[in-house]
Amino acid sequence: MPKETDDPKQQPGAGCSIRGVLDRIGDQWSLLTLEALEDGKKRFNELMREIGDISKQMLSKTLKHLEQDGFVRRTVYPEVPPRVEYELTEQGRSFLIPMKTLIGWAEQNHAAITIARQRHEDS
Amino acid sequence: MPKETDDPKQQPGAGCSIRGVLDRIGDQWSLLTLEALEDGKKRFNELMREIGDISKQMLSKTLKHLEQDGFVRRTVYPEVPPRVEYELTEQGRSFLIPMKTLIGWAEQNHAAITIARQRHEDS
DNA sequence: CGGGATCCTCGCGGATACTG
DNA sequence: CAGTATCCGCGAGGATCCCG
Repeated sequence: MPKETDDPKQQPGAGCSIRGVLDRIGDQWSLLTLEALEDGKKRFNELMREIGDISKQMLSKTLKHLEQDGFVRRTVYPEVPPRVEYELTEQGRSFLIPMKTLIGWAEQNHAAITIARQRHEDS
Repeated sequence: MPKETDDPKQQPGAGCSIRGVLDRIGDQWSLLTLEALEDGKKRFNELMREIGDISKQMLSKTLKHLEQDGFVRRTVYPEVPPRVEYELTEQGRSFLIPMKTLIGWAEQNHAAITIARQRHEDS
C-alpha cells in the first residue's frame, strides 16, 4: 500500500468507510476505553486502573485518537496538582449503541465460541 | 501477561468476554472476510480478489481462525484441480447483525469523523 | 498528576518459494 | 488452485525516565 489516499479499487460506499472507522475502534483499547467512559467523567489514572492492563502511552494515544475523532472531550482544570477529565461527546455516546449491540452478541456467543475453539484443539 | 487463563482482576461478565471476541473480530481482516462471505460461498482466490489487499497468509490464517471459532465452514472437494469453498455458519450469519449495525453507524458518521479529524490537524 | 520522549523488543504481516 | 514454510522489515506497544 504505497499511498494512504483513497484506493480507487475499493467500493466507495462499503469497504472504504468501514476501514477508516474500524481501524480506529478495532484496536484493542478504543472500545475498552469508550466503555470505561460510559458512566461519566473519568480522570487519566482512573481510566488506567479501570481498564487494568493498559500502559500510559496506549491510554494516552487512544484518548488522543478518540478526542481527535470527536468521540471524547478532554477538559483540563488549571489547578495544581493538574487535573484532566475525559468524557464522551454526543457522537461518542451515539456510538455506544452499535457498540452495545456488538458487546451483547459477544456475551451471548462467547461461550459457544470458546467451545468451538477447544473442539478444534483435539482435531 | 504470563498466563492466558482468565484474569481474576477482570469482571467476569463484561470486560472478559468482550476481549476474547473482539480480539478476533477486531483485527483488520476478519470483518472484511466475513463481509466478503456474506453473499454466499466463495473460493480462496475469489476471496483474495474481493478483499483486494490481503496476502495469502493473512487470508489463510484469518479463515482458519474464523473456522476454529465457528464462524465459517470449510468444504474441500476431492477433485483435481482442488477446490475449496468457504461459507458462513449459522453463528457466522448471526454475527452479521451486530456487525451491520456497526458498519451502518460507521457509514453514517464517517464523514463527521473525517471532518473532526481534519479540524484537529490545524489545531 | 498527566503525560511526552526515548529505547528496545516482539510478533504482525508482506514477499517469495515450495508442495500436493 | 489452495495453501504451507521461511525469511525478514517494520511498527505496535511495554518499560523507564523526565518534565510541567
